[in-house]
Amino acid sequence: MPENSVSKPRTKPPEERRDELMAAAERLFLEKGVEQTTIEEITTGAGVAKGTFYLHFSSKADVLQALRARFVQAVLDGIVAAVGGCREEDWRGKLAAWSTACATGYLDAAGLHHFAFVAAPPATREGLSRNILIDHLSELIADGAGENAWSADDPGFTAVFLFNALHGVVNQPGIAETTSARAELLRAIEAHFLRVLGLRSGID
Amino acid sequence: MPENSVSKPRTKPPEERRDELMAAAERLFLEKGVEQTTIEEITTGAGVAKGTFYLHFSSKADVLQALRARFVQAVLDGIVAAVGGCREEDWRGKLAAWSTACATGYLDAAGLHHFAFVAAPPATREGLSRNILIDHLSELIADGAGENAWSADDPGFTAVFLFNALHGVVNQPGIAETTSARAELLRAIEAHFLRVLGLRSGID
Amino acid sequence: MPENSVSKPRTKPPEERRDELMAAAERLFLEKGVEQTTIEEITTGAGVAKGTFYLHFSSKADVLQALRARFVQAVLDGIVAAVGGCREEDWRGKLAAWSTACATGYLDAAGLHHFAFVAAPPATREGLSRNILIDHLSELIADGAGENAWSADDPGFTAVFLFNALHGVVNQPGIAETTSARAELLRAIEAHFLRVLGLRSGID
Amino acid sequence: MPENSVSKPRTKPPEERRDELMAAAERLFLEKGVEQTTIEEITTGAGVAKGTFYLHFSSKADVLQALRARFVQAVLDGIVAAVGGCREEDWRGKLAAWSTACATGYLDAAGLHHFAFVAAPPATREGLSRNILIDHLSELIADGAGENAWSADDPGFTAVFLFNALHGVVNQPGIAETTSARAELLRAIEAHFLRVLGLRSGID
DNA sequence: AATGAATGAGTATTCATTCAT
DNA sequence: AATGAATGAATACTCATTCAT
Repeated sequence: MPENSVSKPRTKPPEERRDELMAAAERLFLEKGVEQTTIEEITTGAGVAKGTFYLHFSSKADVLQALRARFVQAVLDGIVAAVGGCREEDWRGKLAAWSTACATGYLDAAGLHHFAFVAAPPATREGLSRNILIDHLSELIADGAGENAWSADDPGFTAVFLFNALHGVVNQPGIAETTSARAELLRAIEAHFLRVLGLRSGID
Repeated sequence: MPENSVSKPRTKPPEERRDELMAAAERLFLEKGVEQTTIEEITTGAGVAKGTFYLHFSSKADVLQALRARFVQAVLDGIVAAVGGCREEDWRGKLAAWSTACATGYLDAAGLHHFAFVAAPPATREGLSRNILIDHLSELIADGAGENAWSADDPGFTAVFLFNALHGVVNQPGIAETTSARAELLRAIEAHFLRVLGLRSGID
Repeated sequence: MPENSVSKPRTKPPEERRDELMAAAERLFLEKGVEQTTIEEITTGAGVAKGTFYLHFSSKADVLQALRARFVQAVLDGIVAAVGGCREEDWRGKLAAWSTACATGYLDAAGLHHFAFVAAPPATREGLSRNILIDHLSELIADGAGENAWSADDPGFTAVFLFNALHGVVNQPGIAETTSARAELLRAIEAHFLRVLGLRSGID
Repeated sequence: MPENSVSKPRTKPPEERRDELMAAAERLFLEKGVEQTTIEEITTGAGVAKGTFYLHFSSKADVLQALRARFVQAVLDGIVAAVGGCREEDWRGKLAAWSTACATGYLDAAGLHHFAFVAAPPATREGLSRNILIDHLSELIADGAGENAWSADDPGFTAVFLFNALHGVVNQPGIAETTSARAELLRAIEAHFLRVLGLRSGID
């Protein structure tokens, strides 16, 4: 009974199904956040039944990590290519290439990086780019620039840049567990802050 | 029969109860994450009944935001005091004071800042301080330092610093919506990267 | 220390407090339904503290039943007065007066009857088949039958029949919003009452 | 080893599950009231897990309305069949058939009508003044009036009047418990219906 | 009489995961 | 490989009622 022998087969190569599920998950995670997305929405989005999800992933965290790995690898590939295009001895060029390629990879992912590394608490989506600490720092930078203590084209940008940098280094697990490690950390932060503003660090 | 003349009154001033609830919530959020903490655990931790929670907060998000506000304000107070201790014209000192006071505030809070701005997905706790992109950048910085292209006391630190800085500026909502804004963003990131390594940016 | 000797006394005569609570409850029950109204809303509406409610009523069902009793009594009073105004032998007039007075009482209560009889399941399961209004009507029908004013095999049945009919037509949302619609409604009810007792309506 | 070739499949056709859930809900609503019945009790009663309820209904109000719709439709079907059995010009017979069929439908439902119309506040506020049974009765009255079988100034009003009257008398606890009481009740309802339309009841 | 902080039992609803087909 | 009905643990939130002051 070859009634529908050419009907589209319900079964697809695993690779393809997996990709479709990841695509659906990525879109939903971006749209409404990881926490707010249900497995059922992912399978509906991918056009398969609920149970099919578990044929390819073991949990929501599993897709998330697959997405993460894919994203990071893609950015890294871009960086490697860009940096590789520089002359061997052009270190400044390499550094510039690194920053640009990394930022480009992020921007192209349009928000994917947000949940790639961090969870997205809607209420705090702006927490690291807009808060009273950043405002305060921004003002300080602008004031100093006004007094020619340093130059700063865009104090707001530099403030976000520095605040996140600080937040990141301070947030490393296990950092500053001893008094001396802490002192060293603070010294390093300070030196980097000064450098960003074009000042030599005190020790040099 | 003054058996219990100082017997603990079941009812306390609202202020005090609220603080106890916040303290219990903070401890639990730190210990097991915001998501993993139950309202009931908070009230049990504060030694009150479940319903009492709702006499002071409307939801878990509500306590979280109260905690956040308190933390940020405390850090800001420390910064203001530190910066205020500098001579009016000592801009370098002010900047150094800012970085140190802010970092100190964070470190003293012992992890509180983590959920203050970001949600804490256990699996990704290290996402922003340890990943292949940071490793790659760290290596690049170390290599360049080895070739005297720049100096870097601690390439790993600088890599985390720069990676988070980049992540932060790139993650600003609405940034880089136009082509020119994007170009400008990339240029600014590059310039800041170069400065951190002690290089003049190309334009200067 | 007569600091505020003329300040309004917190305590009022029980009667008055009770009335205020009933008034608040009635308003809220009408506005948002019995089920949807909380004790706290009632006390807030009456301008007293939560605990005060329990000084006057034992539960929400208790106020409801007090409201019910008051409403039914008021309607009955109106009926008795109206019927009493008829000549002793004017049975048709008495029946017409009964229907009009009862309907008027209902309409004036503007929806109160809805929850007075309907919206309280267990306690009122018998509300529409056994109450003092039905008893009164039943008696009137029996008396009239005894005087051969009309025939009624089962006055109790007919009373329940008529009472429910009246309740139903009067309870139609939006009915009797204008004066003329109201007059027309009363006329129609009266005519139907007379017909049920086998009397020609006045107009015919 | 055909030990259980007819083993009960855990999964059943949706239709069947839905019916089982409705049956359990109906029984419980009747036994202890809508308000007092828990979703969990319904699922336990239907022999399924709690979550299964939400596969078929969105809330308790949802089952209630499904029950209501089913009940009303069943009564209407009975009425249509009964009325359809009358000769075209036998208006008195049609009206009598209507009252008897409707009352019978109600009595057979043994209390279901109570919560079908009464015990469900918001959505059913109009239940007793606007439903398909009333519409059907209204049409019958209008048609009969058009044929001069009786006079009716406002068929819609009379329909609401009669429907509520019938609903009330039928809803009396303990009524029609014996076959003869039931016959007597039906006879009385019919007689009152005829009287309202100005017809002499058959017996007289 | 009045207060209002505290209580905690009671329940609806969600959703990841399983498994028989 | 795929399905989707069924599961049931997990939890936030409400609100009537109490009681120490």
